[in-house]
Amino acid sequence: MPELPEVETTRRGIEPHLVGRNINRMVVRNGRLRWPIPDELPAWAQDQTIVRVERRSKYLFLVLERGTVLVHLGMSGSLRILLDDPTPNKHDHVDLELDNGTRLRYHDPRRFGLWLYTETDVHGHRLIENLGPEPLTDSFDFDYLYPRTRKRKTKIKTLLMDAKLVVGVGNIYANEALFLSGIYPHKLAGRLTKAECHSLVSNVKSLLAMAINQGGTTLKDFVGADGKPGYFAQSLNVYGRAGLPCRLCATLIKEVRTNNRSTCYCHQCQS
DNA sequence: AACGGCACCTGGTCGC
DNA sequence: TGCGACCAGGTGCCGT
Repeated sequence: MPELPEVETTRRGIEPHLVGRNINRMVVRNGRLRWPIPDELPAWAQDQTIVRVERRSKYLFLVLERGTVLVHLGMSGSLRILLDDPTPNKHDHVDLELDNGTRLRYHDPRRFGLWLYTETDVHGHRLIENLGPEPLTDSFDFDYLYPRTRKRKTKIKTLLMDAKLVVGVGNIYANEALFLSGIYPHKLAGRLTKAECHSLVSNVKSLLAMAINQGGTTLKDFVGADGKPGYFAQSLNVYGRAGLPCRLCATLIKEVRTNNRSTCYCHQCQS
């Protein structure tokens, strides 16, 4: 579910409610996520103060006094701030009870997410250390991208979704960025022109920035920390629009499979 | 090293 | 109405 804009929307939503608060108790109802939640995590987190909330790639870091909790939302996860204690449903797997009576509740039907922790520098964590640059920083630019496409025989869409190249671009935004740049998703990365790489860098940045400003994309079940959906879905040009007319040329949008993921594109606008 | 495929899990939708 | 097949926003890991 959540790509970078949805995770950043979540971060912005929860941060003001968490920073400076003490964790009274961590309740794990079902710890069988992508990896099991460590048995000792609740006791370790208890009575620690939350210093700040960061995002790296699609991971959220709850920075505590003596280490960091890593949270990933997987395909179907969400985090909400609750002002009271409504009865949890069967997919509300984790609660962080804070010292002012509010709580952070983790909901994840498919349980592809994760809650792990480290007592050392989180950027050196094995899941984090080999990630590529953040797309919205200056470290992701033409001079970075272009040489990394040379001699690559993989499809540009596959490369764009590879977190070792650049983080945060999942299936929706890969489809959308390629449309904005007029690039056929199955074009081999090594065949991109310099102009196409310039365009792709530019469009990835503006696309993600706009999506964040709209509170992310809600196709089905994504909600921000306040429980409200994002509004970027109405701005999508190709994803979820197979069979509908292209907004630029009215040609019907096609849908094909790329490494078992759906790929939507305009045959006329993208080559 | 680079690349493609699979698994992990639940729930919604579609066709018969 | 019921049932099975298939699909879904991620990504680490495995085999080639």
